[in-house]
Amino acid sequence: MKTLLAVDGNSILNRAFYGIRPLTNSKGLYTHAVYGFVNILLRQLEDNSPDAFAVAFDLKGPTFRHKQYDGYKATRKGMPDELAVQLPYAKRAADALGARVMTLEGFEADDILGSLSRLCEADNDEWRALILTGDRDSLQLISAKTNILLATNAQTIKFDAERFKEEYGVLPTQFVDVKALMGDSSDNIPGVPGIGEKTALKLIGEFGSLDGVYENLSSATIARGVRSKLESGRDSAYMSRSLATIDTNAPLGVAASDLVTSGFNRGELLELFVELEFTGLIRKLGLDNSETEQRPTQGDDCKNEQITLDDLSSGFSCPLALTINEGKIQLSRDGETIYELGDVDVGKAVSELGRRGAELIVYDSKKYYNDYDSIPDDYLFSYDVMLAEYVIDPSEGSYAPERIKLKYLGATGDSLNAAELYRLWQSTLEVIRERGQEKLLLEVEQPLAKVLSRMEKVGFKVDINGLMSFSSKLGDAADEVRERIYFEAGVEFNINSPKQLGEVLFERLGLPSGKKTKSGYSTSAEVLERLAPYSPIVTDILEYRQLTKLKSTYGDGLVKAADRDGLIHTSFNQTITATGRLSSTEPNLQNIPVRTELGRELRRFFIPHDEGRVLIDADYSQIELRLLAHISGDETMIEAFKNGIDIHTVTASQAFGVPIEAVTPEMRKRAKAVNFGIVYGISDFSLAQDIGVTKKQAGEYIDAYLAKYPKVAEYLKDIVARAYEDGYVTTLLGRRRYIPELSSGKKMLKAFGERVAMNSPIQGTAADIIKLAMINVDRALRDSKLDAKLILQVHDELIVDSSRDDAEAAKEILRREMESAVKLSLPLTVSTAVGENWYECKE
DNA sequence: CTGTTCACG
DNA sequence: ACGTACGTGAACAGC
Repeated sequence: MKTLLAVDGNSILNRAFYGIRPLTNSKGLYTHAVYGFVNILLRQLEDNSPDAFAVAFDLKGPTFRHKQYDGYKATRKGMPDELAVQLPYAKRAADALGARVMTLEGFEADDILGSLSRLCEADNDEWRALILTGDRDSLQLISAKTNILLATNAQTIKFDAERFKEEYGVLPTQFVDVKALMGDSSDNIPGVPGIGEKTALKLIGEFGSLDGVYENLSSATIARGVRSKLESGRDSAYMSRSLATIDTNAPLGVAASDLVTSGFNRGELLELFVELEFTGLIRKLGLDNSETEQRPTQGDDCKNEQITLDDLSSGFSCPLALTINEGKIQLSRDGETIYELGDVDVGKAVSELGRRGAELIVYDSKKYYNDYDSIPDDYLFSYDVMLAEYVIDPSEGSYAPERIKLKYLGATGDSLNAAELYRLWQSTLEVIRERGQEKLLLEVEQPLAKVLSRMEKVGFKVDINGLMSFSSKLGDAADEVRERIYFEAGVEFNINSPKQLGEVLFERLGLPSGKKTKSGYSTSAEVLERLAPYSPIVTDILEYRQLTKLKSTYGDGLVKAADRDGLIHTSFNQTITATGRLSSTEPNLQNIPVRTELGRELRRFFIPHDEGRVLIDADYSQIELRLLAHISGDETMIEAFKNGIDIHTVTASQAFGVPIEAVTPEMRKRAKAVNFGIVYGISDFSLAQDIGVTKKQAGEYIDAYLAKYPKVAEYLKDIVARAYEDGYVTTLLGRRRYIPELSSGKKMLKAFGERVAMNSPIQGTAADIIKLAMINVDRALRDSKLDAKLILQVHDELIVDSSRDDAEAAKEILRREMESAVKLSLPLTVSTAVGENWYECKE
C-alpha cells in the first residue's frame, strides 16, 4: 500500500511558532515558525517515506462553519504579525519539499485533510493516509487506513484506532459526539453548557452516540442535573456536532495519485534557506552549491593553474578578482578558473597588475592598503565586495565572506577564493547598478577606504608620560573618594558592581529605590542624581564613577593603545553602523571626553607628531539641523541658518512666541532639547524626561515647534509614510537603510522603526557629506604638497596634524573642502581651531 | 557572553 | 498598562 502524507500546515506552523523561542534572520524577519515547520516535515518525510505529499492551509475568508454559526472561532485572535509574515515562507518551503500546497475557499485545512483521507478510504487498498497535525480535532478521522501523527511540543505521536481507544475510551468515530457535548473553547464551539470532557466521554461511552444519549435521556444512569442541562442544550449540542465534524467531501478535484511527490526541489530550498539564513539546514541537506554543482570553490573542484607574474599578459586587463589564500595570490577573470601566483610579494603583484591596466576586485581593500606597504601610495582597487555589500545593506551586521557567499552564491564555508570573489563582484554590482548606488560605492566608500588607511597609518600622537601621570592622579583621587564612600556606607564593597552598590544604597542605607533593571536596582547616573539630596554618599559615588571611568578607559586604556613612539593607530570601521557613519575601535578615538572639564583635560595629551607642529580641528556647525532644514525645505529654518542666527534661539523665539531678544537661557535650553528631539524622532515622554517638565508640557512644546516649522512636520510625516511604503529610507547620496521593525506587530518596535525613519536620512546624509569632505580634503592636502595630514574623524569633525608653517593654508583647505562638499539650499558652515594639543582646539 | 554604565557625535 | 529619543565602543561584574 502506498502512503499519502497530508499535513495541516497552519496547525504545524502554529505549534512551531509557539514552541520555539523567537528567532529572526539578520533582516529582522521572524523565522522560527518556518524553521520548526521545516524540521517537523523533514522528520516525518524521513520516518514515513510517503509516496504522495500534500500540505493544506486555511484561507483567510469565512468557511461554511462561519455561515452556520456566527460565533465560530469568534474568540480567536488574528494571527500575530510575527507569525503572519512567516506564512508565505512556510508555503514556499512546503512546495520546495515536494508537497502539493492545497487551499480551498470556504473550507479549512482540516476539511482538506479529511477529504484526502476519504479518497484513500475509497480506493481499494491502494493508498493509506497519514495526517500530520497539532490539532486533536483531526483524531475523528482515524480509521483502519488513516492514522494521525499528532505533533506536540516535545514529540510527534502516532495515533491509530487502538491508541485512541486507550486514551479516550471511545471510538474515533464517536469523537465528534463527545465534542458536541463538551464543546471546544478554542473554536468557541458551545457544546452543552455545564458538560465537560469527563461527563461527555462517559455519556457517549455509555450510549454510543449523541442520538443515543438523547434517546435515553430518562435513563437512570444520567444524574438529574446533567439531564436538565442536556435537555436545555439539545440544539446547541447538535449544532456543535455539526461544527466539530470535519467535512470529508470537500470538492478537492484531485486523486491521491495526483499528489505523488517528486522529491525536493533543491534549488528552491537553497534559495529559501539562504534568505532565511538556515545555514544548518543547508549543510544538513547538502544544498550547498559547492558540493552539488561542478563549480569551483575548494582546491580540487576548480580549475587551478599555476602562473608567474610574467604570464600575466594584456589578457588580464579585464576585471580580475584577487584573493590571498595560504599566503598565495589567486586571480580569477571569469569566476571559474583560479590562477595561482607563485611566491610573489603582494604589493609588487598589485602594482605590476595596476601598471598593466588591470582592474582589481578585492574583499576589504583597506586591509590590503594597511598590510602591504609596497602597494603604491596612490593605488586604488577598483572594487571592494565588502564595501559593496555594506552599501547594499548597512544593517546586515556582519560582512564576513561566509555570509556574503551564502547570500549570493549559496555556498557555505568561510574561505574566499578568487573565483568566488569574481562571482560576488558580478552579483553585488548588479544590485548596486539597479539601485543607482555606483557613485556612493565607487566614488565615496571605496576612495574613503584609502583615506582611512592613510589616517590609521599616520596615527594620533599622545603624550604618554603626561597621560600616565594624569592617570595616577585620577587613581589617587579615586582612592580618597573610595575611602569616604566606605566610611559613609559603613562597609567595604565593590562600588563598580551595580549589584553590590544597589544593595548598599537601597537595602543597607534604605534610600528610596526608583528604576529597576532586569537584574535589580538601577544605579545609573540619572537615578543617583535624584538621590543626591538624601545622602552625601551618592555624590561621592558619582565622582568615584567618573574618576575610575576616566582612569581605566582613557588614562590607562590609551597608554596601553599607544605604540613605542607614542602613536595611537585606531581602526576605522567602515561597515558597522546602520546609518553610514564610521566607527572607531582599539582604541575608540571618537569618544574622548569633552563634556566635563576634568574629562576634557585628557585632550591635552593628544598632541601633534612633533615639535613645530600643530593640530587643526574643523567641525561642521549644526550639520544635522541644517540637513533637517534642507531636506524638509522649511523656509523659516533655512532663513535662520542663512542669516547666521543661533538656531536654538530662533527656535525658542518661534516656539515661545517672543522676540529674539527676549529669549531667556532656559527657553533656549528647552528649544535646543526640542531641536535634538526632532532629529531623533521625538516623543513627549523623552523630551519631558530630558528637560524636566511634564509630559503634557513637552507635548505642547513639540506641537508649537511643528506649528512654527510646518515643513518639518510634513517631512517627518512623509518620511515615515515612505518608509512604510518602501521598507527603507535613503540619504542624499542614495545610501539605504531597511527598517524591518515597521512590519512588526509590536507597538514598541514599530515606534522605534518610525524614529529610525525620521533620524536615519539626517544622520546618514551627514555621514555621506563628511565622507565626501574627507576624500576631498585628503586629495587637496596631498595635491597642495602641504605638510599636513588628516588623522581623525569624529562624525562632524576632522582633525589634521600640520607643520606650523602650513597650518593656515591647511586650515583654509579644510574649511573650503568641508563647506563645498555638497551644495544645499543653505550654507554648511565649518568652524576651525588650531592648537598645541586637542584641548586647545576649541572656540 | 550578557548586562550595566558611561564616554562621544 | 507599558516603555521611549538616533548612532556608536570599552570596561567591568558576574553568570
